[in-house]
Amino acid sequence: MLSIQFIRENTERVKRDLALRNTTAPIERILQLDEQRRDLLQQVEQLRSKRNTVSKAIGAAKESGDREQRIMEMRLVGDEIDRLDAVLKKVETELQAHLYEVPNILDPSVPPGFDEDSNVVVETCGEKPRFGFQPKPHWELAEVNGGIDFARGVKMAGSRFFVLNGPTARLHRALTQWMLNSHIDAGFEERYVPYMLSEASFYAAGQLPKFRENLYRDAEEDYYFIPTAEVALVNLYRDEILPAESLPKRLVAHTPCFRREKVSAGREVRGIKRVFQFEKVEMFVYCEPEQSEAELEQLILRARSIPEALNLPYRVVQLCSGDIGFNATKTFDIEIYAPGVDEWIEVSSVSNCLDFQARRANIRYRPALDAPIRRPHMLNGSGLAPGRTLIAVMENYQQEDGSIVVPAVLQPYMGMDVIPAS
RNA sequence: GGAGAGGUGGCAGAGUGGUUUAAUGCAGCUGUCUUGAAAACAGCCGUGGCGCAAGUCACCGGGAGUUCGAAUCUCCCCCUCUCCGCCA
Repeated sequence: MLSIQFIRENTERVKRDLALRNTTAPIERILQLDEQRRDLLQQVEQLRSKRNTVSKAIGAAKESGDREQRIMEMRLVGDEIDRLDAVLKKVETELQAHLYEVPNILDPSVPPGFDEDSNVVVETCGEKPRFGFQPKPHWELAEVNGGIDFARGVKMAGSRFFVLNGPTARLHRALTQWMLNSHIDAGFEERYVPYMLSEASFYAAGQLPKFRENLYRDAEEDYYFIPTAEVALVNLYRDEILPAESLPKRLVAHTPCFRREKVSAGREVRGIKRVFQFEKVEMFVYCEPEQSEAELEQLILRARSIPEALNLPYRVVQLCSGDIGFNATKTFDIEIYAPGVDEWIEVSSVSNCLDFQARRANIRYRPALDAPIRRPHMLNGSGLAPGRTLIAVMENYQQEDGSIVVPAVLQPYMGMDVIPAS
C-alpha cells in the first residue's frame, strides 16, 4: 500500500495514476478519515496522559485525603477515553480498509492506455520459424503423439484441466528443472515454499481484498491456494527487519499456481494456455530502493535468457497504465511466438513493486548499524511459466509428421532428441 | 483429534495490581587503557503513531474484559514444545 503521508502530500499524483489505471479508490474519503484520525488521536492521548499521571499519584500516596475524589475523577476520564477510542477505532478500521484498496503509483515511463491494446512492444528478438507445411497448434500435435489428455483431465476435475503423458510430461518437467537450474547458476537462491497460505499473507502480498474471487481456498480452514509463488516470497520476511548485508536477496522458487479465472465459455478454451492449475518458476528480489531499477533490468535479462537459450522468437512488451497489475509500478511481459496458434504467448511478467508490498508486509531493513530503518524494494518476475513455454516449444520445434525436436539445452534432461509422432 | 507445559527486547531470563521510563546477563556499538587485540571500566543499545517542537501515546503471542491504574487478574482465540492417536 501507499503510506498515508504519501497520499496526503501527493494527492494529485495518486488521483492521476488511478485515472490512468482506469480504476478508482476513495482518496477524498481517505484524506478525510486521516484528518479525523489525527484529531481524535490527540484528544485521546491527552486524556491518557492525564490519567497516567494522576493514577501514578494515587498509587504513590495511598492515604491521601482526596484519594476517593481523584479516583472518581479518573473514572470519568476513563469513560471519555473509551468513548473517543471507540470512534477512533472505527475511523482507523475504515481508513485501513480503504488504504488496502489503493494500487501502487505508476512509473513515469509507463505508457498511458486503456487496456492491453496499448501495450508497447519494446523489442522483438529471434526469427519466426519457416515451415514447408502448415504448422499445427499444440492440441493437434498432442493428438498425433498422445502427449496431452484433455478428456481425462476434464473427467477428473472439470473443464480446463488436463493430463500430460510420457515424453510430453517429461518435457514439461525438463523445462521446469532446466529453468530453475539456470537461475540458480546465475546466483539466485532456491526456496521451497507452502502452496497454501493464510489470509493475512494474502493481504500482505496485495492479493486481498481485491482479488478474492480469483483465489481457491479451503472451505473450513484459513488456507488460500497461491496463484503465484510471489505470494509466498513476499511473506517470507513479513514483520522482519533485514540486515543490510542480506540485500540484494535474489530468490527463485518453483510452485504450482492455482487461479480461479472467470473466463467465458468458448473463449480460449482450446489447448493448455488458459488453465486453473499451472507451474511457474518465479524469481523474486529484495533490494535497496536505489537498486531496484537496475534489478528490474537484470530480471528482464534473466527471463529473456530462457527463450534465447531455447532459440525461440520472443518479444518484450511494456504494459500500459490500464493493464499493469495492482502491486506494480512498472511491468514488462515476455511473449514467445507460437506458430501453431499464430500468437504471441505471455510466458513471463516482470515487475518492480517499489516498497508497496514491503509496507503491506511490514518488511524493513537497516542500511547500516545505527542507521534509520528503511523499506526495501521488492521485484518479481516469472522465469518462466513452463506450461506455456511447453506450448511454444511444441509448436516451434514441430516437424511435418507431428514429431517434436527436443531443444539442445533440454536434451540432457530428456534422454532423447525427438519426441516421436506416435 | 486427546492430555499436559509454555509464549516477556537480537538471545537468555526476572517480573503475579502502583517510581517498570521491563531488572539482570550475553551479544552488539562508542569511548578510556593498549603498538594492536583481549581483559577491565564507563556510556549507548526495541518498534510504531501523533506533534513545528518540547514532548506524548501505544506495543510483554492476538483480541475482549475487570480496575483510578494491567506484562501481572478474567474470558476467547492463535502458535510452540512434550506425550498419545493418525499418517507420506
